[in-house]
Amino acid sequence: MWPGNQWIGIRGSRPRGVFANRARPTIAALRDAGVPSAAGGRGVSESKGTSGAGIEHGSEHESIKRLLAREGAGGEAVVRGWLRTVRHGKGVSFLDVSDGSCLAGLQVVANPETEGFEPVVRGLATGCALEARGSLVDSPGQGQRYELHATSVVLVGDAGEGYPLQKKRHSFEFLRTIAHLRPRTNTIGAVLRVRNAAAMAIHDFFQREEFLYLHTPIVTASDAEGAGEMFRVTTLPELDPPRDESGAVDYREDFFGRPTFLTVSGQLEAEIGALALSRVYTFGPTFRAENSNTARHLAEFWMIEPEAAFLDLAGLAALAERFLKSVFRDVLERCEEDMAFFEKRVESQAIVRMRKVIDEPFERIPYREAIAILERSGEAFEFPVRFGLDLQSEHERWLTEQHVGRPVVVTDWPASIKAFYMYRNDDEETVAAMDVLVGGVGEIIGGSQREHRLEILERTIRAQGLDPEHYWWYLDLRRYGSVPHAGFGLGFERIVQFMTGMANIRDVIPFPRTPGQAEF
RNA sequence: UCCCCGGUAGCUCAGCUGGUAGAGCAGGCGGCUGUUAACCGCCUUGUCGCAGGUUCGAGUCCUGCCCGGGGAGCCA
Repeated sequence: MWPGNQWIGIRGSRPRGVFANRARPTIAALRDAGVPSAAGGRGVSESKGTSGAGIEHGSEHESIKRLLAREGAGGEAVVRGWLRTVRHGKGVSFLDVSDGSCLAGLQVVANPETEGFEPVVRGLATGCALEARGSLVDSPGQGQRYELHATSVVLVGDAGEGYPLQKKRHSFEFLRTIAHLRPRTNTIGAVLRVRNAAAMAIHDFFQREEFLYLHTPIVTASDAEGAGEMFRVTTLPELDPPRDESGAVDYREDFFGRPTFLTVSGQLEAEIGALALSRVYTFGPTFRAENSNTARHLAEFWMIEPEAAFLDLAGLAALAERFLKSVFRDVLERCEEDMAFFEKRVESQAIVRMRKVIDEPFERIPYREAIAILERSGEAFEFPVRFGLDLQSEHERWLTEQHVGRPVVVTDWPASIKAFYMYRNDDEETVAAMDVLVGGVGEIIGGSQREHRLEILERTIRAQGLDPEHYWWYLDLRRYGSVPHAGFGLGFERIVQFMTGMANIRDVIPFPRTPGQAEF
C-alpha cells in the first residue's frame, strides 16, 4: 500500500522452504543451458527450433479434456501436463498426466520402444512437467476410456526433490501453505473450474436479462454503509507523515487529497448506473479489514451486486430466484464431472442442495411472520427469537430446511437492524429488505428496494448519525429523476462454497487473504 | 476480538499416569506385476512451534509468545 514498495523479504514463518534449498534458475539461464523452457511461451517464433527436446510451444494442441471427448480411439495425440503419479513395471510404465483442463487425467503408457524410455520415463517423479506423443487407444484397464501409447516422452520441467504433493490425500490446511502448487490437486483444480464456470454463468445470466456490467471503483472515499473496517489506501510516508494544525495526519497531502480506502461494496455506485442505464451489475473484488477468522470470511473476496431501476422488492426477489436457478443449472451442466467429484468426495449433498434451488419454487415469508413461525415452532434455539432481532443461522436453516423444505425469501425487516438506504415501508417500522435462505448455509443473498424519496432518506441518514454531506451525490440521485429501484448483493465465494460443499472459504479462492495471510 | 482444540520425520498421525521418539505414506535400492491410492523386501529421515520454568530427568507438567484449526461475534 505504500508507494516505495520496499521488498519486505521472506518471513521466518514461511512454510517449508520450497525454494530455500536450491537456487531458482531463471528462464534465460535455462535456455542458455539448452533446456527447453516450459514457461517461455512468448510465441511460436521464439520457441520454434530452439528446443533441443523437439518441443514446439505455441503450436495447436489438444487439451486432455478434448482428447477424452474424441469420438473414438485411434489417431495421434500429444499430451502436455504434469505428472500425478507414475507406476513402473518391468517392461512398462504408466504415467498419470493431468493438464487441468478437466478432472480426469490421461494415462500414458510407455515401454522400451518409447523414445526416452530409459533416460526419461524410468526416472520420472510426481510433479514433473512432460510432453508425451503417441496414439490414442481404447484402454484395456479399468478407470479410463482412452490411454496414450507413447512413442516419445520428453521431460519439460523436472520436479526435483521435495515436491510436496503426493499421491495421497492432503489436508486442506496443508494445501493452503502451498497455494502455488495446490491448483494441481484434484479438489482445488475442480474448485477452480467450477469457480470459472460460475463466474461465466453469472455474466451470462445478467447479459441475458439485459444488465450492463458496470465497473465500480476499487478505491473509494466513501465508507459505503459503515460496513465494517476498511483498508486504507495512501501514499503518505509511513514514518513522519504530514500533520495538520491539530497534529493529525494531513490527508490533504495524500494522493487523492483525502482519506481513501478499498471498497467494501459497489452498491452506491451501482445505483448511479441503474438510474441511468436501468439495469447494471457489478462483479469485482471487495475488501473488509475485519479481524474475522472463520470459514466464511475473507479480507478480499468477490462480490456480485445487481441494481435495477423501476424494480420493487417483489421484483427483486423474483430476480434473485431466477439468478440462482440459472447459475446453478449452468454450473451443473458445464461441470458435470467436477460436481460428481464433489458429491462423491467432499459433500454428499452438494448436488442435491443445488437441485433443490433449481427445481423448487422459493417461498416468500415476511419477517414478522417468520418470527411468529419460529416462536411457535417449539424448537429449542440457542439464540432468542423476537421482533427487532436479526435471525441467526440456526433460525434461517430451520426455516428453510425444516419448516418449508425449500429456499425461502424473508422480506420486510425491521428498519432498526437494516441499513439507511433501504426503502421505508408504510408501517414506518419495517424496510423493504430481503434475505434469500437456502438449505445448508442459511442466508445466501441479501438485498433491498432502495429508498428513493429524498426527504425520508435524508431523515434516516441523520437518524443513524451519518452526515448527509458525505452522501451528496447519492442524495442528488434522489433530487434528479429519482425512481424506485432495488438490488441485492452476494459473495461469490459463498456460492462457490455452496455449490462445491467446500467447508472453508479459503479453499474456494485461489489466493485467500485473511488476517495475517497474504502470501502468494 | 472472545471461547475451545491443536502444532512430533517431506505428508497423515501415534507416543497412557514425566525415563532423551515410532507407524503408514513419500524418498532411495532391489524384486514383481497392463498398472491405476499397485504390490513385496531392505534402507534413510526429526533443533517433538519458539522462549523460559519445575525436575536427577520434559515430546509428556507450568508460564508467556508465535502459528494453525473449529466455534462465536461481524458480515458477503
